[in-house]
Amino acid sequence: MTPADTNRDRSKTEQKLVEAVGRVLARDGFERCGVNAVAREAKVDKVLIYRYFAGMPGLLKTYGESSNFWPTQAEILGEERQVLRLPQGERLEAIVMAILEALRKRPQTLTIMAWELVQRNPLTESLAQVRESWSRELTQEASLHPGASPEQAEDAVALANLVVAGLQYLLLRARTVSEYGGLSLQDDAGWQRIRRAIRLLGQGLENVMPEDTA
Amino acid sequence: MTPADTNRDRSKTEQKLVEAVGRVLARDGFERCGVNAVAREAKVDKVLIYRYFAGMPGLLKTYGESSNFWPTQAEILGEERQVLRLPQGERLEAIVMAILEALRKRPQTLTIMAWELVQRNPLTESLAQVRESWSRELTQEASLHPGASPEQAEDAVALANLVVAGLQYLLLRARTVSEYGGLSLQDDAGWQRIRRAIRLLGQGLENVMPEDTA
DNA sequence: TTAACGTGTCACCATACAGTGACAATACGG
DNA sequence: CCGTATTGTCACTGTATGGTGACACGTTAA
Repeated sequence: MTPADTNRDRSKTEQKLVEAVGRVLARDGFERCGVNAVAREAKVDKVLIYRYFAGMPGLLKTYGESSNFWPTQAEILGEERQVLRLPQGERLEAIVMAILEALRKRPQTLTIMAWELVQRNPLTESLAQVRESWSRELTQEASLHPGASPEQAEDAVALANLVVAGLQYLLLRARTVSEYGGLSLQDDAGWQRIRRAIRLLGQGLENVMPEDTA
Repeated sequence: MTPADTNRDRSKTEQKLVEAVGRVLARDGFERCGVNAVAREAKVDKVLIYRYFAGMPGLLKTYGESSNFWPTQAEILGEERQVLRLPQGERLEAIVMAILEALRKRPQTLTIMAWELVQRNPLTESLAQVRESWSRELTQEASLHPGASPEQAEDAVALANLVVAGLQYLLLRARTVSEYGGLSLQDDAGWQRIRRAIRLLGQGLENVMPEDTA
């Protein structure tokens, strides 16, 4: 009657390990997410990481594929893509704000994005690829091509991406620091200000690049 | 005649250590920047880190204070603050671009900024404080208050900060990844596109918030 | 000359880590 | 029933780390 009762279940063990990765990652960060720590967290022997996942990189990879790190198109554009029918400025604002909210809901994604900036590994690598294709699709869907010149359209896309990049940066900073450039990152008031800034951007774009139907 | 010839020089040893921190940081990143590694790099016994700096945190702190991590106001605004005399849109563009260039010149600052997003420590802490006061000063100097309402002025400042945040994020990403949202981060063409995006922003702001003198 | 101090060297401890080999316990197929 | 493969446990190596105590060398002042 040893404590090996119902333990003999490989898939269950694998799942335990994958979930443990998530917890360790969220609690202690990427740095402390090694074979020993994960095995401890999962209450499982570390050798099984080597057997079932061929080591930590493999485990990280399957973890990355298992969870829903990145928002879907539906989450950003709405189930029926209502957002796309908005006029250009409001559309930009809505999309950017949706991205912001989607990311705020995913602390683990943020953790990994932060680590992406510091070191490469299988997980950050694959996540980067996913995001690239994701953003390409989204840009196409959102189709910020007004009646203006194609160069201006390109610039507008670049500007939108730049702002999204800024949002991501602020989200990352918010995890450890309370303000940035006078913007408060902890309370809702700060994020409201950011929202207004984005609205201002939308208005500015409307003026410089009037929509063809307008 | 032991190899203790001219080695007995505390200040020189301290300097060696501080410089070694910079090299290790740039080459191996923050993660590998421990007592052993730095001592090895400096060809100095690690115990001296404890004696002279009371441990690694102290050494990191003095390193942070020693180097010119952050650009000066002059570097951004020009020696005679010519930039301030530009019309609002161009002013914004010029300042943001100057910040971009100043940061591109400081790879070590970028490394540390990346680590700031991942973990706190004395170095990142003090650097964050420096940057906050720096950005406050700069915002005041640049004085983006047009004839529009004070709320809009606030929003404009927030938007500018958001864009700067985006630039910083792209700079950090450029170190490990070649593109972001379709923006190429390696060649100059990509950065040109970003520049045009910023110009577009400046134009947009001009329209929404006309200057009082205009 | 001698005693105290600053500087640097060395050996050592405890700890944590990644990774591996040997073995016990259980399940499964013949 | 027995043999084999799977699952899990355990003990171990080697290496790296942060940190400390003891000592050797050189300088300086009494």
